Amino acid sequence: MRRVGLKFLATELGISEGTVSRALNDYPDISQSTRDRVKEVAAKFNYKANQTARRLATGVAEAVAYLMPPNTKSISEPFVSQLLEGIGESLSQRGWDLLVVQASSEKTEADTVEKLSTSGRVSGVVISRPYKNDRRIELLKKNNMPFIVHGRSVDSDDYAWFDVDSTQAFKDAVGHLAGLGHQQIGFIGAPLEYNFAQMRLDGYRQGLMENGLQYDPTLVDHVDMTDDASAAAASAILKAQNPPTAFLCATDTQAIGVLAAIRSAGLIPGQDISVIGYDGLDFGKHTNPPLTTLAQPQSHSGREICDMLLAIIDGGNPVDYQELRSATLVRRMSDGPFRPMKTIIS
Amino acid sequence: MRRVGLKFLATELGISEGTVSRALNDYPDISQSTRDRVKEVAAKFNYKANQTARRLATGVAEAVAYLMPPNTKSISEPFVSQLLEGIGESLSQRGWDLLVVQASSEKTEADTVEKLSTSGRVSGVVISRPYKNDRRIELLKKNNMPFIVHGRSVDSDDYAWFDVDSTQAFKDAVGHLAGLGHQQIGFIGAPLEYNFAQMRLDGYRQGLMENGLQYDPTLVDHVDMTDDASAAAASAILKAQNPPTAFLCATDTQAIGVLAAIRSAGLIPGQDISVIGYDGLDFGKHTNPPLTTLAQPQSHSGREICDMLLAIIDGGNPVDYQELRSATLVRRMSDGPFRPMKTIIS
DNA sequence: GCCTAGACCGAAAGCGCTTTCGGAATCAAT
DNA sequence: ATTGATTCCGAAAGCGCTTTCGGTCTAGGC
Repeated sequence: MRRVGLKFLATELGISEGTVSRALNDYPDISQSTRDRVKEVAAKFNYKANQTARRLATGVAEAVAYLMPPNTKSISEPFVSQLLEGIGESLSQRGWDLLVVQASSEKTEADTVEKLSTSGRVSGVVISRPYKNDRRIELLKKNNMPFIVHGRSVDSDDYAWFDVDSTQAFKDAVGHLAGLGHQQIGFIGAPLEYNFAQMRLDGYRQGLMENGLQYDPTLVDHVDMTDDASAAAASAILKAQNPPTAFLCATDTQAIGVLAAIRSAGLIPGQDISVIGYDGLDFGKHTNPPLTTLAQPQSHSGREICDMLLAIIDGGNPVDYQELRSATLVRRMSDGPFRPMKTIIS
Repeated sequence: MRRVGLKFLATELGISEGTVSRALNDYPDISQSTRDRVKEVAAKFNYKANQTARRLATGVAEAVAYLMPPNTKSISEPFVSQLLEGIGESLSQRGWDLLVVQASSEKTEADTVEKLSTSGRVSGVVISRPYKNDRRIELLKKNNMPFIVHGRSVDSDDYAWFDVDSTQAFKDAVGHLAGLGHQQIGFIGAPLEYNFAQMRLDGYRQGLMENGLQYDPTLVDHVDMTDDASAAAASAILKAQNPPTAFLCATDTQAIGVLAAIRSAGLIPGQDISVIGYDGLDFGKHTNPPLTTLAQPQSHSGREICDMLLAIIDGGNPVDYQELRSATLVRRMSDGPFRPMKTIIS
């Protein structure tokens, strides 16, 4: 069975390839009748234009790339598939492709971006979890490849992004905890090269200040976004002479680790020590105890992000596409009113 | 700044385009000296062949598609990003692309596959979570598009797949539970149109038989792979006149729901009632109590799967690429010896 | 010194589509 | 009936690369 291409349809219909192509693409200079005829025959033979050829001819890649964050070791990566799903949804309406690309290591991340933007295989890029000063962003701008970042870097004035105001969220969370009577609030942050880590730390400190609390560096640590790393950090902090009665964590995954650390210190999280995470991960419902968290509205963010990117590809000004959402505190069972430590009793 | 293409390099070097191309692609009929010269200049100008053009010319797509499973609502989807990561890793060694495609609904899944295999944009496909009789597989075969399935359908003789022997795993798990003294073992399965659901059910029933236990349909249910659905199912089963003292679940996500159901029935999972899940999800460590599970060796399966697919694309016989791995029981805290039900005491 | 092999490279034909350009046919208007 | 404007379509030139084919040139072998 022969490949059905433009040529096939053309001979089948007894007209020229060019006409078939224009008919299919709804050019105005094709009569309604032949247009119909062409489309009918095309449908009959289940014709699908060879995308590669079309791309070469038109020069538009009809594809968007998602740059996978490099360290996907952690538990918290449901967000990747969520995002992908949303992006794919948005893309499929146009019939565009979604490419998932990975940098083998953090070193080669910039390289990957460079290649991506010069090889012409995509017409746009979405990256997530930017660093404070992110070379990827610089490269994308330099090569003027349309892109959108999920999150923000320090200098976020001149590109498109979609982010959640985690600074505000953490400020509020501190307020919440302070309202519960907590004075010693610990903080488990993420590595500070990530801008989101900085922003959450900032929120934490601002919250402290607003509530007349002192920033105590012995109560905070910055570690990888894994349960184990944060458990270790929390254990250490718990051994301080004046340990915290509550923890704020940069991610839910970390918060879960902290929960474990508290339990293994013989204390009861949610009662002896409060902990609040960030992300709103679903499985926080099932931790012990269920995790109170700052939930980002990430349900359909993939779609929105991609729609924004598409708008930019269509000629929109990136600066017009900057969305800041806000997180909401979802209280489960891991936070509670301050109560004096058991150890003080003995 | 002009695009650096073959033409540019050719004029730059004073030789023909064809020669440049062949030099770059290590054709044997190019002298070492010009080959070097060409490569040097290419590197200097940071030349990257336009992939689209190359694909058109060679006819090979240099890309592989991953077909996203349609209902990614559930918690258990870290496996998607894990898989993707592995696949991407394997692909990037060849410089190939990873396409992620989604069917908007289950109805259009076959359509999507059809288009994918005729549009020529990919040279291979990986699909996961096959149905018992999976139309996607039929279509892929019909269009002889190389593919590999993560899992197996009923008729798995003539294609490539990578699966874990969950039948065996569930048989063993029943044995484990029986050894612990449990006689009434409930089962929360997944929708039976999925072949893995059937296989796990089979394992469960075989295990029952091997241990001289009766299959009791009032103790089993098949529900969606979400925590809520399985919690509801477990609650119902718990109300039976002769409720189970242990549950086996087709997925960890379901097991977590069962944990919740047990607790909300006022019982203690792991003590009053055992529950064992399947998947080996990391966050099972943090449930209440930590979830005992049948862990699949999914760490690098993405890589292996993709390597297998690549081998097939290179001309390998699909039948030679069928891998069956085995799961291992990782005991955490949600299983324990049989103990008479509290309710019996009263 | 002539002939045959290689070795090496240029020319050119695609890959399957899009898109411009101009020509033929149709139509309305003078 | 002639002209001018439209409508509709065919021809052909790419898009940027690969790959075949054949030709030139040099190095051996006699």
